[in-house]
Amino acid sequence: MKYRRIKGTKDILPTESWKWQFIEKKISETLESSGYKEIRTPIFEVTQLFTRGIGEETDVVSKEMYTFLDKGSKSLTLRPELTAPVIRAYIENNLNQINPVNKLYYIGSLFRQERPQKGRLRQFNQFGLEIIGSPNPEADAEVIRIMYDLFSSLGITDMNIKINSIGSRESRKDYLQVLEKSLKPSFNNLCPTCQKRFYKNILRIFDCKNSECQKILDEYAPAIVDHLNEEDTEHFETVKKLLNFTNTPYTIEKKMVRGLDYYTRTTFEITSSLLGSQDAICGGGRYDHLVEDLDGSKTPAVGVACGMERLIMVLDELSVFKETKKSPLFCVTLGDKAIEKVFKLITDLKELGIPAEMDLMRRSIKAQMRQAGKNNAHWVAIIGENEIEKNILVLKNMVKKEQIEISLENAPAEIAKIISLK
RNA sequence: GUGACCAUAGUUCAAUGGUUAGAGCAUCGGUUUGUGGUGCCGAGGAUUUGGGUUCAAUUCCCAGUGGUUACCCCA
Repeated sequence: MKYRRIKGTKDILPTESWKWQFIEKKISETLESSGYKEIRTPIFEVTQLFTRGIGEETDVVSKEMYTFLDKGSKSLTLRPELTAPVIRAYIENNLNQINPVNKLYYIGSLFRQERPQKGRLRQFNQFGLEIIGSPNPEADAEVIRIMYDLFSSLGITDMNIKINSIGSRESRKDYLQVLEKSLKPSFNNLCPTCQKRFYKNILRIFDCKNSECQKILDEYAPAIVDHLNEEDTEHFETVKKLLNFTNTPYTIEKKMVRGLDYYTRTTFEITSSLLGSQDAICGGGRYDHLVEDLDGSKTPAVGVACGMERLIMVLDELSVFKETKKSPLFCVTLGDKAIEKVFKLITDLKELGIPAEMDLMRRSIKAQMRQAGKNNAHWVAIIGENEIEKNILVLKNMVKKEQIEISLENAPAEIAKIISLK
């Protein structure tokens, strides 16, 4: 009987929506000024795009997707992330033919069926950017630095940038064998999930929070950065050099591997202590094989995604948001005849570029004035029977508490003049 | 999926095994005649659902639902 929102979803009410507008504007301005262009893709895709793109074994794919059959029994999925759809669009629209390197950004809703908690919803929003086509470390560094700059310009100070390299697929293959060998003797001491990981996706053991497993890792597991081949090492060194050169603070997290299978070489995330246990505000990395995995031509790429809800939480915590109240001129009406006049008046005013609104409740003048005050209106126009008789209107400055009479004849232009003088 | 905590008005929070379940804020109205913010006065509005214990349950017990949070994993 009573409709309520779906678990894990959120209504963004007028008390909050302005924050979203503010941040979205900031994001697009910042990214556009670095040469990124927006891309918007559909909210759903064929399921296979994600199973192939993200990896069947990942948690996202194996237990968190909203998958359903359409009327033609085709399996579709609400997008749980945006890199795969962007790459699909890149391939499908032959963007590589238009430009050897494509710098794209997106802002949109994603869907994952997880248990909601602080900083985690089932429908949530991310913005992100992708550099598709460049194999070079400056692309990696740029992505990291852009996020750093964006967050800094928003007033975030205590950021922690963690970077790591998990190597190309080639050097990782060798490393995984080394890792397997090093952990094998301790296999029985690993937690049950890690024992499973040992066979399915051994790299994920690094994600385990079990202290026993961590101890084993610290003691026996070689770090992946120490087992990179020459090219990977050089790539990573250059990324670090570029970050150093631009005074971008970072720490190397040798144990950071990421949850999506497509990553290669550089991975990174930025965390904030202002968030709860979900402290990653953005995360990303290089994915040199995703395009070909999705049947495109072999194309290197690097990207990052940022959780908007988490970003807004941090900014709220830092009291970054300041509401700038700019309210339209409020028109008070008294009597039926006034309504016609006022309706025409606000139409004309808006045509002249003057924001204006009229009372819609036909309440007493007092109530309408109160409404205007609550709206924070700087100007109020009053038209009642007396005014119509005299062919005028009353224009009141709510701040100075002064009011003047204006002839109805030329009212819109007259008001426009007075208001813009202020 | 597992655990913990929570559920009283629009909201934040009180109270109670037994008559009309209170308050702040918010909303609406009044404070003389057609003028907002502060003050004063007033009004509307609530015990999550189902079962059980009891003469009697909003209160105690069980279950459901919902919320928050942690784990897993991620942004």
